[in-house]
Amino acid sequence: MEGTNRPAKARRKRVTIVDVAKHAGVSTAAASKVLRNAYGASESMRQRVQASMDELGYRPSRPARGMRGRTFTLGMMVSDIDNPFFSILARGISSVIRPNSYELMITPAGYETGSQADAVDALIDHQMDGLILVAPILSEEHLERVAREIPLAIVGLHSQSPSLDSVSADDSLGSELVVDYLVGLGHRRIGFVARDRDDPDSSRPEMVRLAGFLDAMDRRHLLDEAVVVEGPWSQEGGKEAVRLIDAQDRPPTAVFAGADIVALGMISELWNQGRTVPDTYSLVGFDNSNASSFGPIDLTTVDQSGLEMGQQVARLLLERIGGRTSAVHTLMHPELIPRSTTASPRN
Amino acid sequence: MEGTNRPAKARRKRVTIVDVAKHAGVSTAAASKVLRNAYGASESMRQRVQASMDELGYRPSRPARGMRGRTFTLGMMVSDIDNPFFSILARGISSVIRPNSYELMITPAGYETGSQADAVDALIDHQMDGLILVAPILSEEHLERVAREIPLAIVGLHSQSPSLDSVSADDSLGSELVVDYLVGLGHRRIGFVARDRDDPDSSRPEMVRLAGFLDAMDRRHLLDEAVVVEGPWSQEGGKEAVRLIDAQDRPPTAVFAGADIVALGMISELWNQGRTVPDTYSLVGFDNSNASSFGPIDLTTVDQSGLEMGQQVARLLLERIGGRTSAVHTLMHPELIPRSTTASPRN
DNA sequence: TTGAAAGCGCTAACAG
DNA sequence: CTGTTAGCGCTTTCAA
Repeated sequence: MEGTNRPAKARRKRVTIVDVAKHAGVSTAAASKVLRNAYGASESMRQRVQASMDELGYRPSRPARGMRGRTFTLGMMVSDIDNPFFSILARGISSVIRPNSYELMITPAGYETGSQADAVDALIDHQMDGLILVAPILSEEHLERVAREIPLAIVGLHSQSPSLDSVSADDSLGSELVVDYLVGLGHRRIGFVARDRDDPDSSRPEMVRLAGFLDAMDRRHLLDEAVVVEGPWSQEGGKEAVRLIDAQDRPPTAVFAGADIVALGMISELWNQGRTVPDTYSLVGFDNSNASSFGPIDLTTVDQSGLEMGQQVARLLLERIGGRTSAVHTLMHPELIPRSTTASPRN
Repeated sequence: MEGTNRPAKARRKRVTIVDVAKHAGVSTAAASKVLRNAYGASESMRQRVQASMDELGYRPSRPARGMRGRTFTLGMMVSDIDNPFFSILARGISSVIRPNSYELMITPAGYETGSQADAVDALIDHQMDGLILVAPILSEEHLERVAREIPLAIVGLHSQSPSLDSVSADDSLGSELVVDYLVGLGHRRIGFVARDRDDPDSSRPEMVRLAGFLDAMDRRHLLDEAVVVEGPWSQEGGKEAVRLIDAQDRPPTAVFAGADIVALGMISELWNQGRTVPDTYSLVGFDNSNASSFGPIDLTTVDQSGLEMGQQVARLLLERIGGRTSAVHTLMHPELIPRSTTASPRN
């Protein structure tokens, strides 16, 4: 069989660095130097080799480069590609790395620790030059271990680790902005939808937002007026939150949903019951997702600029690949976007 | 500098196939055979090597594999990761390839022919074993050229090419379902929002939907009642469509928007004007996107099962990598999802 | 400044 | 059934 049949498809042999070197009449080592803009090549040689590369349409093989040096490719792990925020993030990252001739490879890793760990391993196996993990569900310890193997930057976790870089929104400040705004409107009794009050991992944005909310309420001597309910951060969770808020003895006049998706679920549920916002209570989200200002939906929310966060994390990772060993942890300033789901309380 | 400093980070040396072979007391060739489940290894050796791999935590280097054989990685090109349909597609693909120990790498390529071509090149440079392109904005000719270099499957284009596989919804049937449904409701004058009536590329779903619409109307002797307006397939385009429909001498009693995004833009615009659907006219979308049934939005639309399409395209690509050289073009049956934006005409 | 040559981790002949 | 060996395309010493 093997001997008689041709391969399924006779693919054109690729142009290699050897072809380029031959064409330019230099050694492969020289061609390699030109390719990498490395030190030790005369201007004339540089030009000659460059010309050959262009003429032959040479494109270096990433795997081959990866075996000795860099692949010039960064890996990005996200839980699920279906998230508008990730998309904007990716755009920000690309805008920074493309000019440095880096590529971005994205892998969706699901919402479980196990599948995320596998995805990270796969990225490492592909010899990525560096990794960006978006809101990873991995322990600090696991992240440290990964950082020992490969330059690492994370987005959306308030890390203090000395071995990796991080970029996240100042969620605490975000919560404070919301409380300020609602109190300014005249609200005193304010609800918060927490994802998990007792999550041991205090670095997760969910927890920082909750802590920030409680702090802000405390600072205004309104801690007694803080109504915290618990539900998953999903549309479903929003529906549940509506029920939990309704079940309160003294329901709040405003609710800070913790995330847009929750607020949207709440709006949806309220609508189904023939109730509207802000007539039922004022409602605030967090994320400024696309859906938060679409058609009849016009949700007051907090914006964390995904574009800037993407650009920043890309810069950090490139620096780290470049040799920086100290850690940089950046907090980006969020901004309150007042829209029509908030108003002064009725009574 | 170079000589005195250690590398930025001393990364642990990876376990290689040589280590495994040494540990198991066999040759690297034998270890490789076990790794690849290749023919010619006794059961006892297989077990011994497998045990060593597990014990040492061996993970093969993809680049190294890619240099000689396969990388066991498929590349997926999408225009923008922020598209719910792509996400579902990716899930479908993963569910099929994971059990075959393949990985998926996604790269966002933008909406321009140039940037998409670059992205495809990058994927090829990474030695992917095969490529899945989602609704590529590339000429038939370009696709043929790519297919000559690498196993190729595309989603969302009605291709007839002999050198690549394709999966798409039967958009023509989808349009027919919509016309049937609307006519059944009593509508005769029906509008359609086309993306570009004169696009020369008749394989694009936009064109197939338009042609299918006109065919279906013709078959019912209603061609004179077909009102085709033109606008980009975006929310903005939806707003424009509302104006164009309003400008008609005899406005239609129902509008088939061609895509959910357009229908949603129309709903949004109508709402802003204080008008509602289906009171103004019945409205139908296409895609059954998440947003089509969210909160107060409850759009009649056509569903193309992204999950099944993903599974199918993955199967096709694996087959092709496996050696199939004939082309397979699959049309998936779409389904009409009646919701509350459609009703019988008033007059 | 340039080139020769070794080797990255793996697979694929080919011998034994 | 098993092992030896020669590369894949690139980078990197190390000499010239």
